[in-house]
Amino acid sequence: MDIADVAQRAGLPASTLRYYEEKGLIAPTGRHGLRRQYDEAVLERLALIGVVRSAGFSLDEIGRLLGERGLDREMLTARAEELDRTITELAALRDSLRHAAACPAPTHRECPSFQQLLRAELDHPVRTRTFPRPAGIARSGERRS
Amino acid sequence: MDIADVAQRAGLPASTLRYYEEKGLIAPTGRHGLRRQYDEAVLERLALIGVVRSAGFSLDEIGRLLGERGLDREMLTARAEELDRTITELAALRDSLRHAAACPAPTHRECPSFQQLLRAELDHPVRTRTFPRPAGIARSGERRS
DNA sequence: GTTCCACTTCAAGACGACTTGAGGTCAAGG
DNA sequence: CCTTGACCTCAAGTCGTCTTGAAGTGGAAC
Repeated sequence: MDIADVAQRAGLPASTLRYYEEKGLIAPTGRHGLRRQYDEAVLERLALIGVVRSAGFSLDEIGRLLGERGLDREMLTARAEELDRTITELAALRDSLRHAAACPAPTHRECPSFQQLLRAELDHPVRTRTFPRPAGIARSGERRS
Repeated sequence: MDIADVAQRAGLPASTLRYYEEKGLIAPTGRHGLRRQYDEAVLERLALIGVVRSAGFSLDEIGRLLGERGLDREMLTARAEELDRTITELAALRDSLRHAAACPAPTHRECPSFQQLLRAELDHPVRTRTFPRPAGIARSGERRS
């Protein structure tokens, strides 16, 4: 397969595939002239990358995770535990947001449960984890007609 | 209070406070010469910002969220629902990671449940949400002796 | 054998949230 | 009055994940 085929089937722009190669995450089976050639296996690899990425691994970490000796199970376990903590935090946050949204007090200053949340934040700030948003997948350019 | 006092009490570097001001999220009560002066209220404001930030709002969104007319409850509700979806996804992911870590198959290719996960990713890639990691809070410079 | 155009490389740009550095200001203490 | 140094501003740099653009290459169709 040419890179455009992989791009289409994986739903990723070719530029991303080149970038992943540069980072050592994927590799073409060879070249046809200049052109990278791939077989089906790369699709599975990309799927795997997609999954662990959505679990919060950075590309560098994924490089280590998928190192020579197969999947690093320790990293997986560690990340699972991290996810557990994250999930707990997010659930609490979600409840607080709902409560704040429903609270009839005209300003958040008058809502006792929100007060408590703020006090907790004042005591030991979170700041250890951020959750950026989707960013809307601005896909464009470099497309096979 | 001088900015260094706020910084210390909020656990944020002064540069961040200036940046938040530039983004319209906080404001000093006035100036003493050049120096920004703050009262206690800014600490509560910063705590609020910290909370909603950890719930996934970007600084720009926080600007809108905390607009003139108080907290925007619609935004809060929408974000709570988003968090719900996120939590569900993360929980599934966590289970998959645990399973993959525990799976005795020598390579992930031979683990049926991981296979299924990959197939799902192949069919409809996630790619709609990423979860960057802590980044280690590289705090330094600009400190009161 | 010439043309076409999907591919190639490499450098630079984009975005969000800050940080860093150079050079300047000014209130307070000696 | 002079020095000190915490503060100030503004421009530029950083980090991760890509995207974009310019300029070049070469397989395949004609």
